[in-house]
Amino acid sequence: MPNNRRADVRGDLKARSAASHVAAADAPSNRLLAALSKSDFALIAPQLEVVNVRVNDVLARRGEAFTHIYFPSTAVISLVNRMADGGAVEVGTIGNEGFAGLAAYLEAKASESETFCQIEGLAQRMPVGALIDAAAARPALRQLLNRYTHAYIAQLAQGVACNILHNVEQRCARWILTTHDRVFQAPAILLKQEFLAYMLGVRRASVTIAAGALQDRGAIRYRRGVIRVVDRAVLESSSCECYGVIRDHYDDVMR
Amino acid sequence: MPNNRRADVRGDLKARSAASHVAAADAPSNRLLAALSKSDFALIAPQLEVVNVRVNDVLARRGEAFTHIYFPSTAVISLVNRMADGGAVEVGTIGNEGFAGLAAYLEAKASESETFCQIEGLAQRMPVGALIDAAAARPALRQLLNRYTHAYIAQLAQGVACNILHNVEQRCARWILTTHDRVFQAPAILLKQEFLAYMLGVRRASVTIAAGALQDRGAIRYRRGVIRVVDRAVLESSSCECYGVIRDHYDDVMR
DNA sequence: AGCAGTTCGTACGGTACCGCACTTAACGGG
DNA sequence: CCCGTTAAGTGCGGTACCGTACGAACTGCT
Repeated sequence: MPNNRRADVRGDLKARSAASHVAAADAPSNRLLAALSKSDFALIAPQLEVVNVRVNDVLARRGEAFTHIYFPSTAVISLVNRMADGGAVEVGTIGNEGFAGLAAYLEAKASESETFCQIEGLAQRMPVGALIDAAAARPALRQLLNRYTHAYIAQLAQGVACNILHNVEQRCARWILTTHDRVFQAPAILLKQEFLAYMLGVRRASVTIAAGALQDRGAIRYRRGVIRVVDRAVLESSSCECYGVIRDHYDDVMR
Repeated sequence: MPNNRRADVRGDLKARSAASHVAAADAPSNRLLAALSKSDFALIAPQLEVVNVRVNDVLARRGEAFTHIYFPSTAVISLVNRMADGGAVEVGTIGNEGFAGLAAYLEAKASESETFCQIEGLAQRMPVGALIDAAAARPALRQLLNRYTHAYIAQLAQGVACNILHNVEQRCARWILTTHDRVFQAPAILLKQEFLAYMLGVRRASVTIAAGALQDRGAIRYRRGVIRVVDRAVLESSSCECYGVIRDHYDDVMR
């Protein structure tokens, strides 16, 4: 949980060498950046810097403004809403299909959600103002960001309904599938049941039971914070339809 | 429920007389339109027409494109996500603080949500393309729409967490408060328990119990589809914090 | 190898819902 | 004024969670 984050992490959120910029410009592994036209990408490429984002790094606290927009390539970012009584639930996740800092791009005063790193990895980032300016200058870029915004809205809307209508096991399967898509190259997802329970807004014991059922069915293996997806087909049939609905919305953004 | 809508309603969604346009231009009662600068409003005013939206009028079916953007003044619009198995939940509501057709404005292929009229009233509408064009031409308008988009996102995010963390009575109180804000001039909210249950994604019997508790506490009176707010303070204390959080986000949009 | 710390499995009673079905109460048309 | 219809209340058993707690299993350190 973000509460447990080590004190030193923010210091690591600094840019790498200029060589990274070149590599990034050559082959952006963020799908949204990759969908840009050559000229649009050329406009923002000079502003991009590659950073390594580590588990529990906080990109923006609740009510705090973003300084940068983050386009993850291998990192996975979570947005969590926390209530006055301490209860908290993950409301959205962001991987290489999008970017973190939507509230800042939209020039909102502040976001209610806390944004932090769920799974360590690389991201490209740029100052908020630079993206706003680029969007003002480039209609095609603006259109892509708008379509992404809608996909994120669709993710949230689906989540509202899903949390009412679907049980813990289905939501658990959905979460694992979504995350698996975003760390496809990795052999496993590193995540304690405690943390997953926090994301889903349920007890850890409920995750133990749900994950146990998924394991019995041969969908996954889950041992001491290491989730391995064994049979995606089984996992998908254990999940609610929300997984596919949301994935399709994001695929639509990139055509 | 939209299923029960009368066959003739779409025919009623036609513009009123030109005189209505003038009245609208003089005093737009939609808060978003009212927040526009004179010159920005002057740009889009010629495109606006006043329509009366009636209960269960469908503004856009799931997967169907909007033809118009609707800025409600006294009407209240609901967005509902329906699942493959027929289950459905309201994911968002729109009143005079915003507009229906966000998906279309963002140029999404289609929205998963079904958009229909919850409470009869007036709205101003304009063709989707006209708003997109106006936003492209006017940075201040674009900024206002962006900030509204974020407030809508905040509403959805809060809903995701709320549906996990808060009970039926709290959510019931929240719903009534939100709707009450939007029909403030009206003496009562017309809504059967059956319908409210559908919106909240619970059984009608659960609404009977929750509403009964709110009644016992003196917050409301609820009799045969007529909700009267008796004591807002009590109602607010019966609701979860989500009511205030969302309201504040929308107030921020308009300054 | 032994020990401490972490992660997971399990158990127990409690509660807030659910689905279903039936009764009661209000309203409105003839 | 009666009566059909519609809306709200109620009752029952079932279930999916909850909060709490404790013990088991694995891991890393010395």
